[in-house]
Amino acid sequence: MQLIIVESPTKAKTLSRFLGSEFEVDSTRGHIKDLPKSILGVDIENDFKPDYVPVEKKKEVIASLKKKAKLAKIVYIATDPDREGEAIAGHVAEILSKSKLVRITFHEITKEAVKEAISRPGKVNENLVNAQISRRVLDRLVGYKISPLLWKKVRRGLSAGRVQSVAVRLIVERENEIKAFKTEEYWEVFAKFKDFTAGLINEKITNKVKADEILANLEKADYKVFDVKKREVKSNAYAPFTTSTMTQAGARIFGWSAKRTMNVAQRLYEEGLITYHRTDSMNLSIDAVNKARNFISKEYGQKYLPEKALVYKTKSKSAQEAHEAIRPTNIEQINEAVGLIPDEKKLYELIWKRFIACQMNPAIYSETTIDVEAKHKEGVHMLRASGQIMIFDGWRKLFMVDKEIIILPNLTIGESLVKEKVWSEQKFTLAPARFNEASLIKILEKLGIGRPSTYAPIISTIQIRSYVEKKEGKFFPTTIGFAVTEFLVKNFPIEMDFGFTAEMEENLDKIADGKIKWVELMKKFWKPFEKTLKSVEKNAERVKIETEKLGKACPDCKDGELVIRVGRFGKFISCSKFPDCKHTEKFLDKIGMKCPDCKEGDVIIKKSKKGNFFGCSKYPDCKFASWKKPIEEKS
DNA sequence: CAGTGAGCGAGCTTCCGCTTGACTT
Repeated sequence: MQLIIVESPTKAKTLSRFLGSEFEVDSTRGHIKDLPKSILGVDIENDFKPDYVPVEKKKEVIASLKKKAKLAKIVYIATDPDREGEAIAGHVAEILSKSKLVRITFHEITKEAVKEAISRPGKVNENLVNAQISRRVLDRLVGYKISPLLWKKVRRGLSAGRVQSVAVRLIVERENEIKAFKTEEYWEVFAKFKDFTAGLINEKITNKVKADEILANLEKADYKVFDVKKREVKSNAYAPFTTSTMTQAGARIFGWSAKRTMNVAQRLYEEGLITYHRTDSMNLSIDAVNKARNFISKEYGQKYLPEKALVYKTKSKSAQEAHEAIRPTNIEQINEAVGLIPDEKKLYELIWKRFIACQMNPAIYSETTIDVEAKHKEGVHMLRASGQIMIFDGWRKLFMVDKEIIILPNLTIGESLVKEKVWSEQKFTLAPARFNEASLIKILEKLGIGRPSTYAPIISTIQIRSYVEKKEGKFFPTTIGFAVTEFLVKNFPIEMDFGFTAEMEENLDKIADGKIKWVELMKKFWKPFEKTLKSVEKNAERVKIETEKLGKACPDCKDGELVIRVGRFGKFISCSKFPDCKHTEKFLDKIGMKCPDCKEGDVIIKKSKKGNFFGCSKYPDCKFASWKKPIEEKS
């Protein structure tokens, strides 16, 4: 018997199905060794030697792998072909310590790819493993050295990290921009002609006086067609899904959280309907693309099929490309996928459409722009109208949009026009939008911060720690979020920089290529970092956390004022005179529903170490609690 | 899945990334 070890149990199942009985396939289910949770686990004095220990929950997996390896003639370690996968391969090699160990990698789960991989056996790539060690040790040092400073200087239980702290910083700085934003008035001016409407261009109008002046001019002006431009505009299909774009689409189209989209995708993956859902790659297997092309020409016709297969390249530099893009494993299964619950069906169809569309021809629009000259005694104003007509739907056949169609008349340059009416509209510039889950993931990916497996967890972490809260889908920083970010940006500008991760990735690549030694990188990072840690520990003042005033007097001492504070369990109301006055009240985050148990209290959102849950405002009299939102009772 | 803040000073908190499982609907 020959043993193949992969990371995912589903992948193992798929492989064993087509490999035949001389192969057994087992999985590590992720990392099997990691730094210990309760101590630093890095010997800084001794060249940053990491103490990788078996992961507590993986004891059984490790035992099973050992047992199977003992029976095997040869063991192929086929963990993912990326940095983390190589580290896992190294850890597997350590626990098995067997002579018949071979490292193989493949990018596609097909019999041919695996056979080919087996035909070119290799060894664990130590440089790549060292790159993982660097990443892991650096994250551990940043996280486990800065967090205790926060306990000391801000409040117990807080956390800092290369990823989460920068994510919070993005939200905090956006909020500051919104606060500082001064809305500006501006005016738009329009003229209506027989078959179309044109808007004033090239002039900035900031007040009504100016707008009225222009209107007066336009009333008396002579109009003629100044220019007509027609051109064809192509609109290319969307690239196939990655984790990032799939969670963004889930949010935009279904209104789902990243967690929900990922949970549904996990089930689709386990049911064998889609390829792996934690990926940053846009690669597609040749076989899958050919099947899509056949389908397109058969189902929609030749004119929808590009001459050659379309290839998509990942823009992100930090992409690891260990997997394919997210696509259906078998495109024939559309609508036939039996037993799918509604969520699964919705996401599956979206993935299916996105994949087929990505191999279809662009949609083509005919775009017309008409410039109109308005001449009057004092001068000239220019107006413009533009219209678009779809002349070929292409991939849009699958993704129709309800676009307002503006059809412009056929006009010739120099032709004079008669205006029917002119008018103006007052507008205001808008502050930048707050982040939602989709836009946060998008910018994190752009900055190279976080990985496909962590986007959804990051969003949970920053909320569980009470750094930010989500209201109507938008992220708002809390007073704690503001205070911690200010403290970190001031004291750890290097680690909090938006480019810190990108720079780290560049160095990790050099380690992987054997160009620099990982211990040297650590030393270079550690020296100034250690100095900063010491200085902050000694010099930084304890941070005062702002409170939100409620504008009501404290009913106990009558002297203080009620304020909202953010504690370990979320918001609560207390007296501004604390600690002199110990008055507290519950902060009720009502969701507008009566408690299903006692029927008296309100259902409120509560916070625990594990995340938000739903409880009753009458607690402790009523003990109602639930992770899921209770269902509205029909009376 | 449940009582917060300060400081007292027991014993504790904390990172990122890879993977599911155990819950519930």
